[in-house]
Amino acid sequence: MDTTPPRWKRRKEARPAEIIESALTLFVDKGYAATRLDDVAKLAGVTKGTVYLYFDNKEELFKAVVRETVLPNLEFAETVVAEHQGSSEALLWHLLERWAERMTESPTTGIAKLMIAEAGNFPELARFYMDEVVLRSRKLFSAVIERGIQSGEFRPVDVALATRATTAPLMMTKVWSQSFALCDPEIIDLRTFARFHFELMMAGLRA
Amino acid sequence: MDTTPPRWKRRKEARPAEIIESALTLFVDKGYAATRLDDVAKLAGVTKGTVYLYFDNKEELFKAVVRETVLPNLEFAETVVAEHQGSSEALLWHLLERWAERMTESPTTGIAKLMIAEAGNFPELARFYMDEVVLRSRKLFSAVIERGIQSGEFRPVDVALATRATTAPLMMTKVWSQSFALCDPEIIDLRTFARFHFELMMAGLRA
Amino acid sequence: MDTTPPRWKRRKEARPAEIIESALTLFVDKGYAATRLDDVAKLAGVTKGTVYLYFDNKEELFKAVVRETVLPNLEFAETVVAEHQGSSEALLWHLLERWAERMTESPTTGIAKLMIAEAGNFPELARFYMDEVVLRSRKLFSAVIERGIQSGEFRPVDVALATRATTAPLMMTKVWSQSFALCDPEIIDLRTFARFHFELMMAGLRA
Amino acid sequence: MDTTPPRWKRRKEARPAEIIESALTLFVDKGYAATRLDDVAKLAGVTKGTVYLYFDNKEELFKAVVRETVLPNLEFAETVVAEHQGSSEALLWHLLERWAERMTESPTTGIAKLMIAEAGNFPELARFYMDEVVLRSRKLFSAVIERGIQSGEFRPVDVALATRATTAPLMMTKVWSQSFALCDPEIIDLRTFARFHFELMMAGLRA
DNA sequence: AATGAATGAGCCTTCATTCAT
DNA sequence: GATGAATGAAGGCTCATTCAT
Repeated sequence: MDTTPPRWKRRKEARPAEIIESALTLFVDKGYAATRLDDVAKLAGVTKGTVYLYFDNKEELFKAVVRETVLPNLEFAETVVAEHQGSSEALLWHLLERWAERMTESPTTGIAKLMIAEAGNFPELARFYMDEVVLRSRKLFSAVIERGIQSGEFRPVDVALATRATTAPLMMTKVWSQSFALCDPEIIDLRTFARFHFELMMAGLRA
Repeated sequence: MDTTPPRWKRRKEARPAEIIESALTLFVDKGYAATRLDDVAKLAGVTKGTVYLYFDNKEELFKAVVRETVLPNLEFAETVVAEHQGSSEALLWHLLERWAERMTESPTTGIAKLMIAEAGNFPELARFYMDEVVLRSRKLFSAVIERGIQSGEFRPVDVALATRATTAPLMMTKVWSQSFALCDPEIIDLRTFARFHFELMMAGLRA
Repeated sequence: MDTTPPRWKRRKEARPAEIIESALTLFVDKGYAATRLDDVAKLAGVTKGTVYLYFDNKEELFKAVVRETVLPNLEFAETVVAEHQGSSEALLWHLLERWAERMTESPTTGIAKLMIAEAGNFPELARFYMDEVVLRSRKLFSAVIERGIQSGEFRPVDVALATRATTAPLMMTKVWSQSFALCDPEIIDLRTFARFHFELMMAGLRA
Repeated sequence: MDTTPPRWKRRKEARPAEIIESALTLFVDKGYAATRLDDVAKLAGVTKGTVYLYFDNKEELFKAVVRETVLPNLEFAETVVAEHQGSSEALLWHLLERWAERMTESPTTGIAKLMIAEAGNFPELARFYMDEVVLRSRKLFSAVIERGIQSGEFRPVDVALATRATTAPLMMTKVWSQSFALCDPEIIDLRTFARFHFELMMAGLRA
């Protein structure tokens, strides 16, 4: 009986996703350039050649990582907004809380750090990210704030600025902790910080 | 007769600073790995060999860039705080306004983007940056907020969280615009945003 | 109801020949190294794995291409010589004309170009080609020339040299046009050239 | 006293020529694809990296080899024709003899074999070779034949065909012997063959 | 008999680093 | 102090070859 494990297994359907996940981890961790395809392959349990079966080259793999990883979260959030019943303040908090949770769970948010680092080197991808992720996210938050203003819940502030004021702190904190997790002695809990900033800000936002 | 002053004489002392400045620009622009020493040298008007006259290797140059570039700003801010007379709110705004101005003028703030991208690859440098820049900055803002609470100007909030809430939005906005300058259709003015967020937040912070 | 005949049944015996034909085309076109087995397979309407069912490796396929493709022509020519009645000059021209026609029709003659390029890399194959093709061809032409000399038709020239003088021009022209078809503005018709050179040469060869 | 030889020497002016010569040798010997830049470098006494100091990539090196190697011979021949006094037949033989000598001496003629093998893979280079070498050579021989016809020395034959008939045999024989030197038992002397074919052909060409 | 996913050795290419000048 | 030719290790990518299905 030959008990040596087969040198490889056919996994055609699962492979791309596995490779993308490995690549995501390493890209986020080490950056684009410092990530070797050899390591991506090893982490995915295959060899370098296999990566090239599914992706034309490193750059295409990078783009696939961004594209595939980033959209699902957003779609979910858009559903939440569409279906929401209740006050705009409650909705705003709901979105932020969900976001904070997501950030804590999945490596997906690492993409933001990646894009910050590599946008300059991949203009085309930057544009995709800007259009499909950033602008869509902003539109989401803007809509909620706009609604609050219309309904008289919020003061008539500049919506674009308020949108940034709402999202930037959470984003920065996540990106930051991703980078400095190992040497920041004052890690703060994401949800706690989100709530703290939300309340501070709402004091100025409420009509 | 060539009467132009012998440039190289003045240069002898200036060289390291010139190289650091070139390196800063390129590191911020393209990231650590994607920056070639050849290009750094070219931008500084010297050859690759000369870079090695002043810096042991690429990593040391990187560290020097971070070290040399980041401290002056901070020292200035510390002086401002020490010498300030007047309300804590005024001081807080003064710091933020100064910071926003600095960010707009000099490439220095690009360091933050750099460190976000490369902290994982240079733990030692990350620690240096954390200790010498981040924690000192936080201490600065924390002190002001603490003072406001002591004096009864501010409500007795969690100082650590309030510090982040004060600084993160500005930071994020700067980092972001540095990366996506070319494809973000909704660039916002840094100082305007700083003021907007400051006022929003102060509504919740004032006693 | 699918009434198309089951193609694979007829194919079983035809496969190797189909693969060899595809390989011939690509080897001649791109050279040995630049030809990918993937492309050979695709052109033959099979997959890479199938190629390995019939040929041990790329080198063996190459050898098979040379071996299988080159001999039939020669055998035919040998029959012609053996059965010829009439003058040596007529026979010589008959051979050349036949050859020129063959060259124009079939890709087979591309083998010569291939062997010129790869003889150095495949010494064993070069020897096979030399023995089974080149020397046999030379012997064929030499015999005719020899006969012409014996019969008093031709002057008593050096047979070896005369053989080369007879065959080289046609060969060169074919090889050349195969390589430079796309950029030679002065393509000449093979048969016309063969006739032209034959007549020129015969003037010197006739007794 | 350190007697270890220096790891390398500055040879900026000589390097490109040395590398081209090595590349020529190996390209002619093994073909384009089968030649490793490592081997080219080794043969030139440098390392792989050095090759890239002078040539952008393998393809550019290849083009340089062809360009640099091929022209000098031709220029010399053009001078010969321009300055010739005497019969066209003598000039024709002079050219052929010179050419045969050249072929025997220098590896340069290997270029022809190379171009035959790789023309299909480098269309741009093929065009260069066609324009700068082939057509110029043909023009050279054509001019001589034309002159002979004008002067009544030669019969009024088709010049294009006569040009090929004059040059093809020598070319073929050289290319052939370059490829099959090791296994051809009947190597013929180039000059002897040139003379033989020339006389045969002249019998048909003379008026 | 045929497939095609997976492998892994090999080569081209880049670039941080060295060192004779 | 400065140069830039040369190095060599590292990594992206290709493709002949294998083998479970």
